[in-house]
Amino acid sequence: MTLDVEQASEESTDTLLERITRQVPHLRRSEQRVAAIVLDDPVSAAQFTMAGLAEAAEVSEPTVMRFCSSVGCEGFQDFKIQLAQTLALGLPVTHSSITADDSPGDVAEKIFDHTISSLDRARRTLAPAAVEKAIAAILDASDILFVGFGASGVIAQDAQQKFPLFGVPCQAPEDFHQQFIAATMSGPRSVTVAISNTGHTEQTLTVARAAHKAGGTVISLTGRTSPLSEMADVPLIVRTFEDTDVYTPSTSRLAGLVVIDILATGVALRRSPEHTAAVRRMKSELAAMRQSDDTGEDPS
Amino acid sequence: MTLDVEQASEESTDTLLERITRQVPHLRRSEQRVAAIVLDDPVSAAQFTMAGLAEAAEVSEPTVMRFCSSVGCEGFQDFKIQLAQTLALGLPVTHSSITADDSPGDVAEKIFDHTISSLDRARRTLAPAAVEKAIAAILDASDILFVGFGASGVIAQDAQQKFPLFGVPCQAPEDFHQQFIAATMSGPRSVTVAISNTGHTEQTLTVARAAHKAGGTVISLTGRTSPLSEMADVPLIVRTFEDTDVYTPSTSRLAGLVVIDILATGVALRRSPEHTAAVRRMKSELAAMRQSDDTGEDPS
DNA sequence: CGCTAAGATGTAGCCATACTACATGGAAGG
DNA sequence: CCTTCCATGTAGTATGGCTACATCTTAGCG
Repeated sequence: MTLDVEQASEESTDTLLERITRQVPHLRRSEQRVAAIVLDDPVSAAQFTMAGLAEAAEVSEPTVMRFCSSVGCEGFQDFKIQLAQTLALGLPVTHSSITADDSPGDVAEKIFDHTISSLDRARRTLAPAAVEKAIAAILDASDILFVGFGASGVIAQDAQQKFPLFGVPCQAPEDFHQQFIAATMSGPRSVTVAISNTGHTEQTLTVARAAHKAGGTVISLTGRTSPLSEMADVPLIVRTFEDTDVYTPSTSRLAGLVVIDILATGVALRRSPEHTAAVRRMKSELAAMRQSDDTGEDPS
Repeated sequence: MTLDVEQASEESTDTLLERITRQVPHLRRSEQRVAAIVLDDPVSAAQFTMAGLAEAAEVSEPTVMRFCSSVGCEGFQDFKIQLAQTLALGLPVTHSSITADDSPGDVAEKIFDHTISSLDRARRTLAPAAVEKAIAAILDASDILFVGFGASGVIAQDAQQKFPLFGVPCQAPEDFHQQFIAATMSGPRSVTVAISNTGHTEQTLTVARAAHKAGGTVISLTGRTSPLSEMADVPLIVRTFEDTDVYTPSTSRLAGLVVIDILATGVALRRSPEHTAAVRRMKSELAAMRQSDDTGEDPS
């Protein structure tokens, strides 16, 4: 019992279904039957009443009750709410994979589900302390360099477009040599944001090391602990669900973009009121320009 | 009563809090008191029992009950579950805005919340029929052109990187003139995917019109009904929460990327088994290459 | 191989809480 | 001023979540 509570607090970063899956081997046999029913079809399990679930699993109600405690819930009501919340995010492909006979609608639904639950995981795993350090570093920066290749390059481009919020010159050259040159020319107050989901990309590492050697600060944005995050002054690690099969879309891009949003917003909030006012003015004039001319596009 | 049901089915695309907000004027006075309590602090409202909520709103229990029916719930239990589900997605900034005295952790939390609930909205509003038509069009394509400016340009770049899944040549030139040239050279089986959140961007419209005139098929990806979606052969409309203030991050980019994921996956699923096998081989060899060399980057 | 003890599971009963039928109070309209 | 209808509260009911206790299984040890 105390163990359950302990685990619940320790592993609150996980979603209910993950917790159940992990607990299954430690459960008693009849409780496993309950777990099987729930994991098999979580959506209809959420509709069940306690008696219904007990009947479906061919066990007694107190067993269902004990099952709830074992997976870290306060009781059946709490269990039902937590399950509903997990389902609201959609099931990650771990639980429902994409197959060839899915209709386009199904595919859309599943990809949205997977993306959302992946972002939920990212939300749970991103360390606030690291975010705070990153924002502090950028606030003190004279200029920012964003680097990344492939999908991570797209994130870098997006970050560069947010330079009005960052408030200092930002560059995100696509060419490796250009990146290297820019990194080498880092000053003591230059910040380099090195992006790579794997954290193993040789070129990105090279650029990050060059920036570091030149005396700049390196913020890394990776999907896990890796060489890049190890060498960075401020490592940002944001976990998503890995691509398990061919059709799993990569959600690390999305999570990366959200982190960039967070940094940009966090920095803008801490800048001077004049800067904030300028950003506000820019936004409203941009909107006005769009209304009249229809020539602008949405850089936000 | 029948009205409630009708509305519930009609407006099931909305989240519970939105529904409550919209219903407020049509509610009786004491029901409005309940609504006020719920909207004021939805998080702690979700903890309430029926009696507790009745006491907090200084009304009787049946009034709470009637309130639940009025906002399209089956009863109080259903209400509680729907509320919990809405909260699981996080509150969009409509309900909790970002202020200067938020800690970096708060900012991160709020931006994640806003992004996730925005994607949830996108999930609810994207028409499956349109997705199906878009996939069909791409399956029949000889080549694809992605166009967009600013944030939408980033989406175009990302889409271009997914060409292995699409299975036909894809281009996404950043330069307006290049885009125009490419569009003008569209053949009867060329597909142009024109991306603009506002759907008013003059350049994007110009390119889309050129592609259309040349005999190609135009798929639009916009945030609302607009000139671009009107002229497109296949309009994809994906709604998100608008940027209400300076610090609201734009979530249309994210939703756009997810739609691209959906198209790419939907198309890949319908391609020949040989094509699927080739993609699978590419993915595994890419992974192997990363493991050994550490030179690759994550294009997925 | 049997006995014992601990753990797993079911039974029975209680209490809370969601829900419903009905009554009362108040407001609007004639 | 009376009447009617609508809003709101009161009282009662039953379902469903939860708990104390009994029974059965199983494993460990003599």
